Amino acid sequence: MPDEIRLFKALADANRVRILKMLQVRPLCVCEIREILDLAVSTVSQHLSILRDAGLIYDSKESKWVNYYLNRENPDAAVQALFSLLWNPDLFDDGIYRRDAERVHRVDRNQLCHV
Amino acid sequence: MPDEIRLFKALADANRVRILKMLQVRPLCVCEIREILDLAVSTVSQHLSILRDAGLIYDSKESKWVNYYLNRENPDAAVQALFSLLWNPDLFDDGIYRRDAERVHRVDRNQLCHV
DNA sequence: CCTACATTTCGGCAATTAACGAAATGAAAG
DNA sequence: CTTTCATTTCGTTAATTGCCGAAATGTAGG
Repeated sequence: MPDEIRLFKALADANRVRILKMLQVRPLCVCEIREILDLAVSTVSQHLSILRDAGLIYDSKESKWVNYYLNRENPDAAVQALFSLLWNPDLFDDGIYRRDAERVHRVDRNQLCHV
Repeated sequence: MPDEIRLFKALADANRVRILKMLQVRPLCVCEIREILDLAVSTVSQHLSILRDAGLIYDSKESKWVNYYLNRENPDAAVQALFSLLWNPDLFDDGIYRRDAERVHRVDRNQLCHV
């Protein structure tokens, strides 16, 4: 599959776009994302691997947790173009993204996890 | 479904992106697109309705044929952003799009249709 | 009117996808 | 070395999607 199509497929899901917008606020671990999206942890992990394969995010282990980061330094032109589209203030102006961003500020992995 | 997600879904298919790149060359009728993509005419019609619902193209009848046009004047910010992404010369640099563009120049609806 | 014919709609089939819970993984801490 | 626990992988299910051929649609020309 062409890279550009893989990228569009990665963004063609509302939960995955929400994840990217949340990671714009700060890096998050799986259980923090799970809490905000209210999905099964295995489902979130699957979404994250699709975003990783598309080159949009990367992960890095930190003690118990796996932190996920936006791959802002990815030199791929298509990834850069889609990032600037995602951060365009005229787009993705839905209340859901603002609500998610607020919750990102509040969530605390030490209280969430060990479910 | 949010408009932006609908747009990403519309672009998350290789044949639909090929259609948009072909329409960049000139307006086309369904049977011309069918010839180049080598799909059933009903399948092409379905792809076109998805692109139309996303606001990326529009159609207009001309005698026997229905011509499809890029909706270049669509004021929607997301549509405009995706168009400039599609026309970015660093992206969609695959040979398939060049080959399609050449075929668009050659196809003649008067010879193709009446199948 | 009636016919011709490009296109759309419909019904069905195979493949893909998003979701879940359960089991496996693997690393840190005791 | 064993336990703990966040995460990933696996197996399954329901819903969606891409594709086709056949039937319906609708319009232009006779």
